Amino acid sequence: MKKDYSETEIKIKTAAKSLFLEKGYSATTTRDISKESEINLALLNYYFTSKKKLFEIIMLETFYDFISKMVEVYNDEKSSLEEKLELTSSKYIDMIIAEPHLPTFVVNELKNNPSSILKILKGQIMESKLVDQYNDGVKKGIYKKIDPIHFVTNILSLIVFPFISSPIIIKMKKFNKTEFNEMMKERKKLIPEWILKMIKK
Amino acid sequence: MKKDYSETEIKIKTAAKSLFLEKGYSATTTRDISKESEINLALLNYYFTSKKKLFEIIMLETFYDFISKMVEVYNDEKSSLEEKLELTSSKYIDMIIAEPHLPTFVVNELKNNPSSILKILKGQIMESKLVDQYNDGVKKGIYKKIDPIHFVTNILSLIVFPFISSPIIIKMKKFNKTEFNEMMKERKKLIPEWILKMIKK
DNA sequence: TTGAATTAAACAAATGTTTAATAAAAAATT
DNA sequence: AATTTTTTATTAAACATTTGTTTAATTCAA
Repeated sequence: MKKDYSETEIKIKTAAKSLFLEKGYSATTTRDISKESEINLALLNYYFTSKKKLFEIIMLETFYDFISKMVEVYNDEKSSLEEKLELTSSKYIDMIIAEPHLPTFVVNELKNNPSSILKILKGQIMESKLVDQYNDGVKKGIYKKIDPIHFVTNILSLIVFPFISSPIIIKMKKFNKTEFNEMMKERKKLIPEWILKMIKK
Repeated sequence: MKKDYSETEIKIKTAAKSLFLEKGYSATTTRDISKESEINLALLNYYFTSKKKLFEIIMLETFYDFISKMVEVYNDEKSSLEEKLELTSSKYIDMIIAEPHLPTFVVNELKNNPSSILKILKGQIMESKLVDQYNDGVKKGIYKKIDPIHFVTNILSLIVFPFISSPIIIKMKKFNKTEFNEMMKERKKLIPEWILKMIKK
C-alpha cells in the first residue's frame, strides 16, 4: 500500500526539508518553500493541507532516519562492543558532515513536538545489543557498574555536540569549515577509544 | 558610565528573555512580550527600537553569562586541573538545571548571529589556565598528546549535550523531569573522572 | 510648564490559506 | 481513432490574520 509520490510532491518536500533544517519551522515561510521548489504557492496546501502538516511529515521522516542509522548498528548481532563504537562513530560523523544542520534541527524542534515523534525510540536503544554487551561487561567485572543511560548518552554527546557547537569551536580555533570537518574525522578514531577508557575499571 | 534601567525596561527584558529562551526569536512575537511583561506594545519600540535590537541585547548578555561562568573557573590560578574539572561540571550543571532552555537557545541562535556575538570568546578558553595545565601534563608525559580542542570540546559535550537531548533521554528511560535532573547531578562527579581517564596515557 | 512615559489606534507588510478559473491528463463514449 | 466527458493539477488573485512598527493623543513627573 505504498503511496505514489508525484514529482511536485517530492519537489515540495525536498525544498521544505532543506529550509526547515536550515532555518527552523517558524522562520520558514510557505512562500520560501514555493520559491525554492519552484511550484505554485497553492500547491503546498493542495498536497499537504497546511504548513504544519508538511512540517510534521518531514520531521517524522528526518527523525526516523536519524535514529535508525544508530539503531541499525546498535543491534547488529555479529559485531563486538568495540566494533559497534567504531562503526557508530564513523557512520554518524559522516552523516552529519553531509547534512550539518541535522542535529540542531532534531534537537530544536523536538522539544515542541515531543511524544508523537519520540515514539520511534521505544526501547530500540536501551534494549539494544550494544547495551546488552555493555551489561555483560559489567557482570564480568571488566566495566564499571553505572547506569547504561550514561554510556549511551556519552557516545551521542561526543559525536553530536561538537557539530551543534561548531560556530564556537570554529571561532575558538580560527578554523574554517574544512578544518573543522578534519577535526571531526579525527574524532572517528578517538571517540571509541575514549568511551572504552571511560567504561573500563 | 552604567546605564540606568527603568522598571519598564527591566520588565520588558525579563519577559523577552524568558520567551526567546523558550520559543526562539521567530516564534516569539512582540505582542507575546508585551503581554508577558504587562507593558503596552508600543513601549517595546520606545525603549528598544525594534524586536531585533531587543533580541540582540538579550542574546549578547545571555551568551556572555554562559561563557564567563566557564572562563572564570578555567582561569583560576590556584586550583588544579582536576579541581577545575569538578568545579566546571558542578557549576554548569546547576546553572542549566536552573535554566534548562539556555543551551538550546545559545546553540540555536548562534548559527544566525555568528561573528559579532562570538567575539566574546576571543582566546579566553584556548589560552586559559586549564589548557596550560593540560599542556603541562602532556609535556610531563602523563597525558596523551592530542590537540587540546578535543579536551575542551569533550568537557562541554558531556555536560551540555544531555540537556539538549533531554527529551530523547527522558523518553528512553521513561524518566520524569526530576529523575532526569537527578541523573545530571550524578554526572557532576562522573564527568571529571571520565575526562581524566580520557586524557591519561 | 516642559519633557518623558504611556496608551489606544492605525498602518503597512507579511503570512497561511482558500477560491475560482484554467490547463492538462485520464477515462469514457461514440 | 476521434471526440467528449470527467478528473486531476496548476495558476493568479483574493482573503483574513498576524506581526512589527508608528502616530498622535493623553497622562505623569520634574
